[in-house]
Amino acid sequence: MHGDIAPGQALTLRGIGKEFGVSMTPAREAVRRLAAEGALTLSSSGRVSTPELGNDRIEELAALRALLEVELASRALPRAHMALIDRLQSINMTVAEMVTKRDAVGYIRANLEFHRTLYLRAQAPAMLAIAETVWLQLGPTMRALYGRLRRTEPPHYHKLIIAALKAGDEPGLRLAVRSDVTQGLRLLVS
Amino acid sequence: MHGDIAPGQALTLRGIGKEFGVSMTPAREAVRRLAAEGALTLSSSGRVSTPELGNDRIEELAALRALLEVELASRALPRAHMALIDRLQSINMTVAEMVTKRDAVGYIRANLEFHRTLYLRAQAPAMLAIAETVWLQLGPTMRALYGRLRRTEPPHYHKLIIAALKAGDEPGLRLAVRSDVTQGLRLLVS
DNA sequence: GGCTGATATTTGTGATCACATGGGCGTATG
DNA sequence: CATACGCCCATGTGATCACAAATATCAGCC
Repeated sequence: MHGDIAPGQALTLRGIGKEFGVSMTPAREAVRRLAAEGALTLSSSGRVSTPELGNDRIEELAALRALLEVELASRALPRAHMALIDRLQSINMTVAEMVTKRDAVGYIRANLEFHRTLYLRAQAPAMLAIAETVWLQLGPTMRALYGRLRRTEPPHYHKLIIAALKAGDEPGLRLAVRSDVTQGLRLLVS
Repeated sequence: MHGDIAPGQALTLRGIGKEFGVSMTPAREAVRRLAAEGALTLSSSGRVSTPELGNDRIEELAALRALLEVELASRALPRAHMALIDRLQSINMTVAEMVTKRDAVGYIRANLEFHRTLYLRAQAPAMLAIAETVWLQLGPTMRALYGRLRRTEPPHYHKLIIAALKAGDEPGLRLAVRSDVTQGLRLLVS
């Protein structure tokens, strides 16, 4: 999810097991679960690797993010009090810090934490879980993107999200979230 | 997904293995995968059972169905030709037949086939996969619903969906799909 | 030197086993 | 008669093994 592993990276059950000090059996179960969520690809012969996404798949996953996260943000809006907004601003400073440090994995992690913190207020666990599986599928690819483009400014739309939350502006919030989610992935489509 | 198993039904790895003539290992992998998709619940001690959904969870999953399936239908609309509409009408006759036969599992199966046939035209495999995991989570509960209410008429909104497809009426299609998806599950909320 | 073939190693699959834990059920007691 | 206690069996977990298939490696040949 955080882009620690590059797209197309091959993994082996024995290797995973050794890495975590367990036998093949727990490694297999973990791999099967992640494969079920689309986070890993199983070849026809059962080999395991992180997915390499084509443009059409990236666009589809971006559309899914927009669909789900706009709804989650909208549901979180009525419950968003000052304490939440403060936390979001704090996380956003971490995001900015990661940008200046050129830390791709740290950036993705902080960025997703920003979104998750907001969506947790939506009281919609199934919807949040599905959004997280989408993040999981995009993880390796997002790393490849943020590793390429060398940005220096923190995400602009996060400020718009916070502003819309403060103002209780639902249409503005929907637009800001949709823009934030779409923006990064639009650049990825080659 | 088709409601063959009642909500809260307990399952055992050895029992599943025996049922399909395999050992515990493949049964475990299947269970873990289904649990990852939310189709099965693992208790804290690892016991396996089908989920018993509360009202809030049912409403959330219904909202997810509406969100996803309206989008899928909208994407399928431009690609929906006469051959597809004919197939949908044919499947709809099967749905009506299952209603008169009071066959709950057959009804759910035919109903989902109706929706899947339409959404396949959307060329959005990730979105369809997620919609199917939602169906999976609702399977046992839907069976409990359709087993309770004794309906005699086939679903009205299916005809509206087909009519909107024929007319190329996108707003009408979105409304019809949303109504069809929401209607059944609204009755379930006690 | 490049390509084709055989061999060897890696890798996933399914089965079986020992073990710990939790649940179910019967009994005894208040 | 209800409740709490304790025992036993059922159940999930993780490890290991044998096997088959796919992949990688290397030698030989054109």
